[in-house]
Amino acid sequence: MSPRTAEQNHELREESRRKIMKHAMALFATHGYDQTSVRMIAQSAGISQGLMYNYFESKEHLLLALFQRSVQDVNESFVRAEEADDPRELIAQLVRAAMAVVREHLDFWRAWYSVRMQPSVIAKLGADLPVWTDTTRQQLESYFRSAGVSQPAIEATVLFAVIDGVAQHYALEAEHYPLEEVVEAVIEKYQHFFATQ
Amino acid sequence: MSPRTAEQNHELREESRRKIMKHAMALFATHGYDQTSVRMIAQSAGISQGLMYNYFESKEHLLLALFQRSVQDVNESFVRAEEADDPRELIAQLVRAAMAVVREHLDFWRAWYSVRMQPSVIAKLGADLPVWTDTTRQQLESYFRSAGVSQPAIEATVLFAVIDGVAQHYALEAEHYPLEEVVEAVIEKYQHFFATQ
Amino acid sequence: MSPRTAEQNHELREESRRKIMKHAMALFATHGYDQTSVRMIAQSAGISQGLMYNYFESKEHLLLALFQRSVQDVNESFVRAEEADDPRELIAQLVRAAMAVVREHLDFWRAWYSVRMQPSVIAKLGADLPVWTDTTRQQLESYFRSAGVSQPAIEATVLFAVIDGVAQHYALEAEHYPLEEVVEAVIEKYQHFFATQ
Amino acid sequence: MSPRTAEQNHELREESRRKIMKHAMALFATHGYDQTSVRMIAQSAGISQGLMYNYFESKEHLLLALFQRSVQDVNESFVRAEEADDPRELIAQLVRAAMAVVREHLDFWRAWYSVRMQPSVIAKLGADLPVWTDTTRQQLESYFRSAGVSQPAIEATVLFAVIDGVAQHYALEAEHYPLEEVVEAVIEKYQHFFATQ
DNA sequence: GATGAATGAGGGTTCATTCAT
DNA sequence: CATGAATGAACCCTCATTCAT
Repeated sequence: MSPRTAEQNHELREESRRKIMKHAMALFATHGYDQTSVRMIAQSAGISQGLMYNYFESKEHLLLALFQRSVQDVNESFVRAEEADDPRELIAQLVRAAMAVVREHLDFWRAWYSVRMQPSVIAKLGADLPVWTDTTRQQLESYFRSAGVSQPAIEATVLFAVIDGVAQHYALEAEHYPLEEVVEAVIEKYQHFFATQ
Repeated sequence: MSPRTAEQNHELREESRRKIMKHAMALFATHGYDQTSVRMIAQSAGISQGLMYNYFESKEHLLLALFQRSVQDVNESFVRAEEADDPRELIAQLVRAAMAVVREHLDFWRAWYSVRMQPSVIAKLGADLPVWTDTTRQQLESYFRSAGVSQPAIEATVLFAVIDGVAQHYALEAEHYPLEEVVEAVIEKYQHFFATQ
Repeated sequence: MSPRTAEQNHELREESRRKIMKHAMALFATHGYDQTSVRMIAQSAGISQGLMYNYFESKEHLLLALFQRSVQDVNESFVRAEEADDPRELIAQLVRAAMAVVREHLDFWRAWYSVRMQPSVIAKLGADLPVWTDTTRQQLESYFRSAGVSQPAIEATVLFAVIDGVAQHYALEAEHYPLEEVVEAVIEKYQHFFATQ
Repeated sequence: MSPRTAEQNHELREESRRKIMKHAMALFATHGYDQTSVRMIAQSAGISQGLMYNYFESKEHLLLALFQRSVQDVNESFVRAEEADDPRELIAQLVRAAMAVVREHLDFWRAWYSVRMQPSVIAKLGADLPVWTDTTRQQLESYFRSAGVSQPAIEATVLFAVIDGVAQHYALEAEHYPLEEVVEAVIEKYQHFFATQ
């Protein structure tokens, strides 16, 4: 009756999806979204060009799927840090968690940074993505507010910029970047800050 | 027909070059490098497509010219800050100078950030560009070293990341970004840092 | 598993064939042959794409099967008119029969008209189809000849054109077309013609 | 100053436009719109694929341009017939004029008939085209009304169907079709009709 | 008998670039 | 110095068709 069992088909599909997403992410990370053609993705993944369109409506939808999954992963990773009482400790954990996330999803961040400045691409990714950064910033703000810092919104913006700056520089030259030391130096700076607050 | 002097010709050429570069920069900043076509540039500048190739070898060389000129401008703007004796004052001036530069050359930074994560593009821009950021970082490092900071290289990397992070977030949403307050908050953090050093 | 008889199997096949043909005809009639994809047909018929190839060698063979069956139907419908002695009555019956056929097989005629002007498609349908119209015309010719009309071949060609013209205009806007009145007006014109012959 | 004179450019453009339209019309007439690829047109016209898009926004706009020009030509040809006082003479002239038009613009009519049953194509051609046939029919109606015929709308519809039917059959097999005789037979039928009216 | 994942050729279209004038 | 007509490679995507199961 059935040619393949539903399970077999599901596995087949999942494997292909994964393969496409994996190679696409790597290529987007390496060459940027625009400079990566569907041909390149198919070739890298060892499939035909047409197959991509069995799984994703378009190249842009593929990018969106990639981002949605990664944003989810990233958010989940982030949540684990929110458990310190001391603000100094909280900041330290946040920064370390953020950097661990970047380390873990390096390709995502590279792809993300390569696309972030392209409004025409971002616009088509739907309303979810842009909101994402705001959410992160607001979360940081709530931490600073709980810690009694005087300008929580500004402080959140600063910390977000620091994390993002370090992350992007690390994404640009991961092999040579002294991430550990940079992270600790950042954290130390916040220790001083809270000490004199 | 009209016997123009060599100088007049040169000036005319420079004027045309500048016009093309100006419009190209604006378009790259707004749409990103890949999403900006040569046709768009020519149309915006009010010239024919072919003429662009009279002044620039290719679209990429145009981008390179844009960046070279801007990097020069940026470096010049930077130099003005190096005149304080007190390290705290120096940092403050540096950060403020950096942000003034970003404000002044907003289009350049947007274009730069849109292209920075695309190695395939960067590679063709020649060896000059990549070096640029290193130079900046080294300059910062020398400041920290003069100030007797213990890890000057790391501190330079951190400060660079901070400035770059703020700059990029500002480039992304210039109208809404509280640049003033962020800058002052960053500076204040360094005051604490030096105070306890 | 279930030991179906050969006859049951045959019936099942025929049923599936009919289902596919029915939905294909409707889609061809609505969108035209080229603009109807195999996917659309499969989806409309509620089957998999692959299954179509179990019943028809190709999309073109499906079209051919459609036409062959319809031509047969149409011819059968036509035959019923050939029973009047008076030429005037015969013409009237012929025209009415033709229009009844068009009404009854509207989708076929729409599909047919959408494809008739595409020699590249027609060519692949085999030699049967083109002959069909000739047959019809010859039959008309024999009627006129029996009626003693002076130029039976030309008259057959004219009547065929009239019928085909009306049929196509009706196919194009069935809801608004005054088919009844048009048919009667055509018939009346032939009454005059025979009256003065 | 100017590389080519404006006139030279204009001529160059006109020649290319004409060349493209000519070959496109021939191919659309021969293979139908869908079965004619832009590649085929370019190859037939001896130009690059890209050039077509210098003159027409899309393949569909090319078709539209073709039709607009032809409809204009056809309408102009039609007007010349409207000068007889006797209704019988008028009909005769109309039919003959219509057939002359078809003869003269055979490729247009073939292309037109190949596309007429495809709503998806027609829809994109804008609102002008569908109106066209209505206009023709209304004009015929006004003739019949002036002639005092009892059902002018119906008679117009009939005559339109006759003309269209003959035209299409002629378009299908121009070489073998006895157009002259058919036209005269049609006209004669209308002579009888008016004689007994 | 039936599925649907997979293919690959070809579709329409864009775009950086060239070159005759 | 300047034009813009012309090119051709590459782009994203669709589709009829195949085949392992």
